[in-house]
Amino acid sequence: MYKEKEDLHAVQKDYYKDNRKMYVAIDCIIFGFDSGNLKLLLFQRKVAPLSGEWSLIGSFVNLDEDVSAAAERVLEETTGLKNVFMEELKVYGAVNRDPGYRCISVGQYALIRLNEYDKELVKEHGAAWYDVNELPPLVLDHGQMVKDALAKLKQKARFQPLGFELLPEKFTIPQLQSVYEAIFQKELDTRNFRKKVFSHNVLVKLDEKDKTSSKRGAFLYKFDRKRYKRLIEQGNDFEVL
Amino acid sequence: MYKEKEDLHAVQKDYYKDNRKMYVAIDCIIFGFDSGNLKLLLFQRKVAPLSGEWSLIGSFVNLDEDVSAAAERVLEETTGLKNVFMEELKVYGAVNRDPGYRCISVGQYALIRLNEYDKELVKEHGAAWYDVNELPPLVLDHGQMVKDALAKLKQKARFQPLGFELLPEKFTIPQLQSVYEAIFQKELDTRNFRKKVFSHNVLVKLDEKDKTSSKRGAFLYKFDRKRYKRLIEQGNDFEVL
DNA sequence: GATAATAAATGTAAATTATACATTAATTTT
DNA sequence: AAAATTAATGTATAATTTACATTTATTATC
Repeated sequence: MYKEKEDLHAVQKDYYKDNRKMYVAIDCIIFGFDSGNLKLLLFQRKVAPLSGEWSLIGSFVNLDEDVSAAAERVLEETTGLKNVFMEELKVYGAVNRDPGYRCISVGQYALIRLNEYDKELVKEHGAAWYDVNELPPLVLDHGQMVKDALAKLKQKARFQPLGFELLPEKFTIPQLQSVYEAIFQKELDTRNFRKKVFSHNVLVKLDEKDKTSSKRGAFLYKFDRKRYKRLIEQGNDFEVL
Repeated sequence: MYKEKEDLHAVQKDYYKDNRKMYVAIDCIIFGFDSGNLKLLLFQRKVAPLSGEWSLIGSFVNLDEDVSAAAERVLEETTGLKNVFMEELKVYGAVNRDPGYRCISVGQYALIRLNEYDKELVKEHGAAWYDVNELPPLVLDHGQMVKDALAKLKQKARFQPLGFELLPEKFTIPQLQSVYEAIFQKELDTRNFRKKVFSHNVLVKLDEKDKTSSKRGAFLYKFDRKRYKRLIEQGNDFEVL
């Protein structure tokens, strides 16, 4: 267990003496993508006040745990997933954001592939996927967190290849377009979209088709992270719009 | 003084019982601009360990204080400035980032006008302006904070009008170009730069010249926040590059 | 008071990128 | 064999970006 190193600070004990410690939590804004829509994984709050209400999943940060590690822990506990895209959104630090103890929370948004997460675990947690356009009211400032996360996603996706994080490793171009249409809330032109994504030279065409959504079938592609790395090293962005 | 509301949580005391409270601090990355260079305001650390070393200015967040309010407080205490551009950078939450107590810090970067701050106050605090390209070693993870802040500034300045925050209310176009050259670390073409900034229609030309840097003198301009607001409401960005 | 010196201000042509838009291709079902 | 369905593709026009050199206003100097 983590132990404070009192000695180091012995000299200026007074500086620290008044108790300004507080709880630090993380809350996960977990996005998925399915049949044309962005989805959000919601949980039923287990502790009073507001027990039973819909909420993001979160946790206190332990004293012997990095803030980012706490977020990764929670994500794994609830979805079974490690090493997925997760990034800090922002700090929610208002004094009265939690009606109980003083507690700040670091919002962390994650993008996951709906074909990869552990459905048993999610069921055990009594969690459910909601369309981001049809969310129930959320506890505390969680509604604001979701709003902020959606805005950030929209922003970031313009220049970073976030769309791929929401699709299976193998995906079709129509699927990719659909993800971006959901993120940007805007219809995109097929021909211009294809031109643009291909122009970056980071997609690898496979010798395989997905026939789940058409008779003709659409070719599957993979995102090539090495080529993407080269792209940004040359000072370019991955633009979609 | 802030008082925990124990009653509300009485039922699940056990959930909170193990002490996971920690210190929450903010650290200010305060940028200025002078004679072609970005400057950073640095302080000499007052508490052990590392007392006397160069450091960002920071503070613990009080229990009855919003996180953002703590940052505003510190900025005002050290520079006398209120209502200047300040934004969250990110959370520094590694377990061992501070060799003393467990303490996470929220980096907050500010852009200030060097003609406006309170020089007496800064002197009292034993602070000094350093060129961002000639920084001394900084304590803890403060060097990383500065690096991150510079990267974020570079990113954000591409689409948000941050350059103006570093100049006096009245400025010349050559000064503005110089700010952006410092932010982007790149020389810009005079004619193309002017074309671009004027194209957004957010600069008001004054009937006044600044003759401090040329015989001919350069016209002064003001940034028109109302027109900028209109610009973004129409879904446009303020692009400079 | 003419000349030199200095930084400010301006325009244009070529290249690149973005936009708008309609048809053909592959496959399965009937 | 025909119909139905989604995937895939190209081109012309408009808009934007880039590269680049000269003139202008003013002060200092001779």
